[in-house]
Amino acid sequence: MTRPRPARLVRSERATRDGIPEATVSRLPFYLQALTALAERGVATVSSEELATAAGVGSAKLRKDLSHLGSYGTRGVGYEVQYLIYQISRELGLTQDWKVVIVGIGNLGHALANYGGFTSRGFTVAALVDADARVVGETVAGLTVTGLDSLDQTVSSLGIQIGVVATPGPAAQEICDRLVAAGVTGVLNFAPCVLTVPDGVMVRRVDLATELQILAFHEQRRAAGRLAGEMPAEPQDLSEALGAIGEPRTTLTKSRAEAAG
Amino acid sequence: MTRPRPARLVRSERATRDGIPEATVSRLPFYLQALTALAERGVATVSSEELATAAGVGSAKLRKDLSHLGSYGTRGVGYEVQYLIYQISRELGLTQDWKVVIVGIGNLGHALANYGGFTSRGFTVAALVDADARVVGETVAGLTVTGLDSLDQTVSSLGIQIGVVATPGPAAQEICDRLVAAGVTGVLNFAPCVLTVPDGVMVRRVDLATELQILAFHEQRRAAGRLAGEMPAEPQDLSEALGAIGEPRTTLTKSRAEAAG
DNA sequence: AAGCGCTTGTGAACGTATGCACAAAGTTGC
DNA sequence: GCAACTTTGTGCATACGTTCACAAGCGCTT
Ligand SMILES: NC(=O)c1ccc[n+]([C@@H]2O[C@H](COP(=O)([O-])OP(=O)(O)OC[C@H]3O[C@@H](n4cnc5c(N)ncnc54)[C@H](O)[C@@H]3O)[C@@H](O)[C@H]2O)c1
Ligand SMILES: NC(=O)c1ccc[n+]([C@@H]2O[C@H](COP(=O)([O-])OP(=O)(O)OC[C@H]3O[C@@H](n4cnc5c(N)ncnc54)[C@H](O)[C@@H]3O)[C@@H](O)[C@H]2O)c1
Repeated sequence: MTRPRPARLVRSERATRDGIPEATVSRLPFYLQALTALAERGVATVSSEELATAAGVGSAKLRKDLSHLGSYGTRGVGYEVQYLIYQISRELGLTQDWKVVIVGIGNLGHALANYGGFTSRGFTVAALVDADARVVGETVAGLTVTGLDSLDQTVSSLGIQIGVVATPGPAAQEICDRLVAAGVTGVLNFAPCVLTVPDGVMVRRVDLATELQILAFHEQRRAAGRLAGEMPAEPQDLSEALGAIGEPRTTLTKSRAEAAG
Repeated sequence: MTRPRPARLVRSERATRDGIPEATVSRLPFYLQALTALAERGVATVSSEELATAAGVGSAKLRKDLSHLGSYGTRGVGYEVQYLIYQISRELGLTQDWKVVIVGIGNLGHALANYGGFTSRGFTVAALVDADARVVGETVAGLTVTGLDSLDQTVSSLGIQIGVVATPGPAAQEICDRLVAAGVTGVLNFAPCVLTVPDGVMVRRVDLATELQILAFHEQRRAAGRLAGEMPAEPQDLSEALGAIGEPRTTLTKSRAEAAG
């Protein structure tokens, strides 16, 4: 009954219902945030052009992204802010509150626990866990940090679905395994390592050093371009290169210098 | 009619020298980190298969990525760990140390400043800046936090190239403008907002809420699939929906319920 | 030096994502 | 009620990214 659907045009493109492209999913949070900001300013409707600007994307991309959710929006007018907020929230699964456990209450864990941005966007930090006896018992953001022993118990009894790993790298995999065993199916990993999980569990990794390195790549490229306008692709030296980073060249069966000369 | 068409794909692929695909660049840090871990364990050579596993990607993808840097690696053997570390480091611009300023020494800023992972991977935190008089003067990770006034001075005199924005959202754009004016050409933004910068400056955004929301999307999809095996795409209700998230429906020129009925 | 087994590097096929451009569908004004 | 105007939704072309599969190349053994 409640069907705003135009009836014809049943499955013209990708199945609108199930198959939302991953690239689109990764942008929906940005749209949602831009829309929330607009809503707070009392804006009732917004065009794709305006919303796209606010979210930092092109308007065509925005429209195509939104078209995957359905035909919300009115031609000649734009999108109703509140309605679109609801639709995106629903698509992202934010109509329910997700419970999160943070493991590793060090520098980063403290910051995360104190961060208000989680709570206000559909997530509840339900538990804090750390291995260090000096940290256990401490109260952070209204929660008492519990010990590692309680992890499995806590996760399963509270029905926690998402785990945030903020421990040092070496401990991350073990923590992750225990989280998964206790019922977590989504993991946000801050440790600089790869986490292996069974099928059906998703890991997303956030690595600050990675981000900086990507920035550095572009910095360098820019600097190179600025210095030497149009260089004909120098074949990079390498003699002192290994010395600069690697160590004194242990088992180089075939030294690269050989190949170069 | 729009274009005469390039006739043939003449250049077999992208120019190997300059044009490294963005997707590849974003994975190089992972390879680098995996290689570093191997090096610390004393491994001298590694095959694409092993390295791919360690980095959490497929081996074909890894080989194609590396092939963009050049033909390092020996058929029948694999890649020399140290040599590859150097090549990737060089490509990422990590043979020089990049200077970083962190602006906004709150919860997150403190954690970032204390984080050892920056320093060990080619970056030097050269300055800490905050607007709050209670924070200014404090010593964090061996650096004294300075006031906002000193920002421009500090950035330009120290030759800082990268800025990390860890202030609340509303202040982020202004800080960013000042950083760019002072000479920063790369910005890592933790504030949940879009930063506008002139051409030639790159911004990367890290948003934890976004990451969690993407996790939530997949959680939800999984849950939906588990509950209802093969649902024929229910057309979502919406009557109480607006009430659940939006407010009492202010200026809905055309309520969706109307269109439905 | 010739053969064998192993692994790289890459062409080719496929799939996904982006951006353009415009018809369709709505609103506004008369 | 109709025409002019605005903005969405999407077909289409192109660009980008991933995966497969295998010939070329290398080291080791004989
Ligand atoms: N601080 C940052 O800004 C930052 C940035 C990027 C990544 N990281 C990564 O995040 C992780 C945490 O960083 P940090 O700066 O908070 O480190 P930290 O040393 O300050 O905190 C780590 C915490 O984890 C706890 N811990 C150790 N082993 C544990 C285990 N087995 N189970 C539970 N808890 C355990 C420790 O007791 C400590 O409280 C590290 O992997 C780091 O590389 C940190
Ligand atoms: N804490 C987290 O885990 C976390 C996670 C994701 C994103 N963020 C984002 O990072 C930012 C900082 O988060 P936080 O938790 O550290 O907040 P916070 O309030 O603890 O710290 C903000 C700091 O910025 C300073 N500041 C405010 N205005 C400033 C200005 N104009 N110039 C310089 N400094 C200024 C404040 O004095 C304060 O020290 C926020 O935008 C937040 O949304 C934080």
